[in-house]
Amino acid sequence: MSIDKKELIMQTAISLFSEKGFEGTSIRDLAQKAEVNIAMVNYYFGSKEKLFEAIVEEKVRYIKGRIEDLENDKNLTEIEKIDLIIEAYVNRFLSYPDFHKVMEQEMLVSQREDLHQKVIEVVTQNINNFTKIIEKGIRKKVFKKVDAPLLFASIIGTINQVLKSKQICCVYIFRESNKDFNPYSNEQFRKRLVTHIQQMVHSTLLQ
Amino acid sequence: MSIDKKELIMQTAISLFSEKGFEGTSIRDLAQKAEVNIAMVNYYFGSKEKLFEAIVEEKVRYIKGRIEDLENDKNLTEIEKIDLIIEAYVNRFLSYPDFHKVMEQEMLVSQREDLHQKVIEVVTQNINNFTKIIEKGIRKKVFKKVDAPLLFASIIGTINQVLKSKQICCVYIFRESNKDFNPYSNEQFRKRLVTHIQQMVHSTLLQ
DNA sequence: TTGAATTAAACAAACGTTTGATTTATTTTT
DNA sequence: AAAAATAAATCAAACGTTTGTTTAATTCAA
Repeated sequence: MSIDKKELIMQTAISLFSEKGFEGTSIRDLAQKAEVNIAMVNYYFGSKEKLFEAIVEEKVRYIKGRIEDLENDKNLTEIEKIDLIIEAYVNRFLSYPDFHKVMEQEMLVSQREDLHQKVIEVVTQNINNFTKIIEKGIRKKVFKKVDAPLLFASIIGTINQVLKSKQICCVYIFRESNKDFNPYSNEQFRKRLVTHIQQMVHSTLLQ
Repeated sequence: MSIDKKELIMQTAISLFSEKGFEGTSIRDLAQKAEVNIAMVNYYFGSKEKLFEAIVEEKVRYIKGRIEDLENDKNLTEIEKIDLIIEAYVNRFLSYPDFHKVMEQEMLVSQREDLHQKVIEVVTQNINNFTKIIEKGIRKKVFKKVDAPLLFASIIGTINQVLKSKQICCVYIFRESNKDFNPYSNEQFRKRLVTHIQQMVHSTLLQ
């Protein structure tokens, strides 16, 4: 029963942190929503801050390898790799929107120094891996000379922009706010987002 | 002496909120950094939350009219308008990075319902104003058929991405972390960011 | 002399955390 | 296989701090 409860606390924490922020979520809120005793968070994680670290560390590792795998795939052209990276990021971000909002907050607010460095390390690797692919395409003269790191910023930035809040996302979809629609689990929107980014990146990269 | 002190509190609050978040900043922190008495925040603003509202409301109004002015300018072509909008946003965001981090947090965390709605209202207007210009260009057949709201998300998203933290921004510039460099006040980087976004948008929009 | 500005001190409420007792589960011994 | 012993999980209650806010006295300026 213990491992399930530990995972339950983490999932509930992701939900609450993404909604109210880390400092804005009290352990009492968390315990109540997860239906566990207040003492359980400290029992399993040691402290509220270590719970936060556990959440980030567990998930950060998952994303790390994705682009590297694609980069090393010899059977794909550069533009195919880029298209797959875009789709992978959109799918990942839309599948775990709450978690990514928590990560966004961690990047925005640098209260926890060690954790912040760990996140920056991963971001750095992702930027550099993406840049390598682009620059290979430029050397092969299949890509135009572009600002590769900033193009990566545009891709991730676009996704983050719609991930900010469901309501804001609805404005991008319907051009007006909507409280009752969940855009993140909508397949039509997912495709639209992927298509937009891919077309934009194609226009920017290809002759 | 009073108006200066009120402004001093607001400026100090923007600095601290952007660094530690709203919930992560205590009135004692704020009072100490601004070198005022703890009671002054409540004396001038009524409460910590109303101070936050005052910050957002004051600045939100400023941004509002900018795009509308450009939209109504008859002497500019559509692509010229878009270029000016991009430059205006970059200049504004890089000039007040702390304030925009505070706004980012407000969008990410929806703790203060009224304020959140106000921010969403402004965002909605900006998206729709931008979209109008694009769709006019599409009707005139000077622009390709693009996803206008999502293109706006890409523009703002790119800027937000480098605005997340100075350290992360340095990774986009130097491809490695750097704690001692302030990218936001660097003219070279500002130009590079404007150029990248403009070129990307040109490629996406123009035949 | 009046009203605004400023202060130190105190307020109750909420916070993260710890305690020590109690229940539940697992292992060891008979 | 039953009983005893040990370990893990859960709990209500309390801990000491910190929080945002208020008070009532004092200083300052008009």
